[in-house]
Amino acid sequence: MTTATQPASPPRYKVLANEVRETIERGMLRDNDPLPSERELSERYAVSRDTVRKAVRYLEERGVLYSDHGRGTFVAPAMVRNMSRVIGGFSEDTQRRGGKPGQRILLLESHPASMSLAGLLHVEPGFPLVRLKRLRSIDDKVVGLHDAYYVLPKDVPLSVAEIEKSDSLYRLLQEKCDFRPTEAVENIFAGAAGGDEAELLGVTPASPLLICERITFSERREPIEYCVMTYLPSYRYSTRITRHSGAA
Amino acid sequence: MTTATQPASPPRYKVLANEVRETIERGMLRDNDPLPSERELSERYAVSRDTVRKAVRYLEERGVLYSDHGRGTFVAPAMVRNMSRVIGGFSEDTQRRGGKPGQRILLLESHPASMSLAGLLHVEPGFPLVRLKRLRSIDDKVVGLHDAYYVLPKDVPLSVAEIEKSDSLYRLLQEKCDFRPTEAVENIFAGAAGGDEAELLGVTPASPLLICERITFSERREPIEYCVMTYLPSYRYSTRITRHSGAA
DNA sequence: TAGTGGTCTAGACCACTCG
DNA sequence: GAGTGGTCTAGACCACTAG
Repeated sequence: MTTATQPASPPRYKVLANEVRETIERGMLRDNDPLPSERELSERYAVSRDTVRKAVRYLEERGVLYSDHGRGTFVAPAMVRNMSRVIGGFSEDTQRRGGKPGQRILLLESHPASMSLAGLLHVEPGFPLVRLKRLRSIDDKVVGLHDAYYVLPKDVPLSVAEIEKSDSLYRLLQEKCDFRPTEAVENIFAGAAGGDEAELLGVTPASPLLICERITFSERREPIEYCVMTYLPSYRYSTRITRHSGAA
Repeated sequence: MTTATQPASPPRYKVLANEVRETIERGMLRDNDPLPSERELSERYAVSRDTVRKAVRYLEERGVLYSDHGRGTFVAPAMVRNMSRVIGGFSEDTQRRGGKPGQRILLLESHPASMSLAGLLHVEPGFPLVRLKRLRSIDDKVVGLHDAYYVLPKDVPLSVAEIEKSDSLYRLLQEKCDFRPTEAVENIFAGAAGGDEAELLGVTPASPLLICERITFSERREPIEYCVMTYLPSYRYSTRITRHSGAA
């Protein structure tokens, strides 16, 4: 038993940011309303202007605020504000949209890495990946099929029961090993349902599907997951993109 | 004739950021290599540590670098680094991926806003939107269909010839009026080709398509474009997503 | 011209990682 | 414990916008 670190209080700029965010969510501030100036906020909250700026930046990154040089800082319109752009995992994502996520596990096995998977995931060919195939549903209606391969330490026992019980696979893996998805790249395209998929998803073969391939990286940018997600047309993938002004 | 402002030199942190980026692109620094420490960089470039930090942040947002608290700052792996996540417009985007973008204009007309378009674009029903329908190609192969509605000032004359000549519609509109797309939200899903689409795209009816709906916002977060983009399965939509640590 | 955000500095201390 | 990034401050000046 040594130091037993405390939860560590969040930095001031995050506290400030959350107060501002709550002010907006409470409806005190509407779309495109101006915030008080940075100097005024820094007085009101008794922090330096730089800390105010950090809070504003933090919320700008999340699409909650935007600022214009000589004009001021404003509340982003709700349509932009509510679009996150975060790795949520299917469960978190669905909940955030107000749906009830569901799953049926079709397969959980150890899968020796093929050449191509080995290349993608930076492991030796033959490395025992964990493969997990699941049918995903929203409000008890099947919407997609996930076929995922994980790079996990060898001594992590995973059982179907455990996964079924858990709210979120990501949360479960984070507890069991140090699995912390931090960044991911995705490739999205259309495809036609094959025989197997069609049957699992309850559609006729050759019907249109949204296919999303994802490689997920850990905090240290090691690839830790490769996943192919296949969705029915009823599934909506939402995202927000930004013009990063100039390369200049 | 008054002041005639100079181009204004970019801030130091951007200069520094670009030097770092070039160092990486030149291959001097490889995936996951550590950068010199912030303190060292600040000495080497004779700027304050805060300016170094701004440069690092700038590149982190763009997926070029990542930093870990007590460890250091590192070069993001190429797979992440090269994934932009920027509003490019089809032309810029295709060029960036090494393809030759092409277009065939199918329709250019004034289109009175319907109720739903009026709602989306914050104009009065009946407002004369500019509608532009184009077939898009990469390396002379048709890959998709864009159907877009623009909110433009009334006195902006647009001709088919002009658009065809221009590299990029966004660039053209920026010159003619003050059209500056800054942020956008997208909705992506699968669909089946209707008769018209199928014929235009050269596929059989009911074959699978990727459908992407987009609303684009100006710098002041006014909606300025609604666009439905329809792509063949050969088209890849790539993106990068991030785990914005905690809400905390 | 007054007020806003944007850049930059110099220095302090905290929190984390790793040998 | 030495070194790294993370937070915070107080103050200065620049660039831009708008009445």
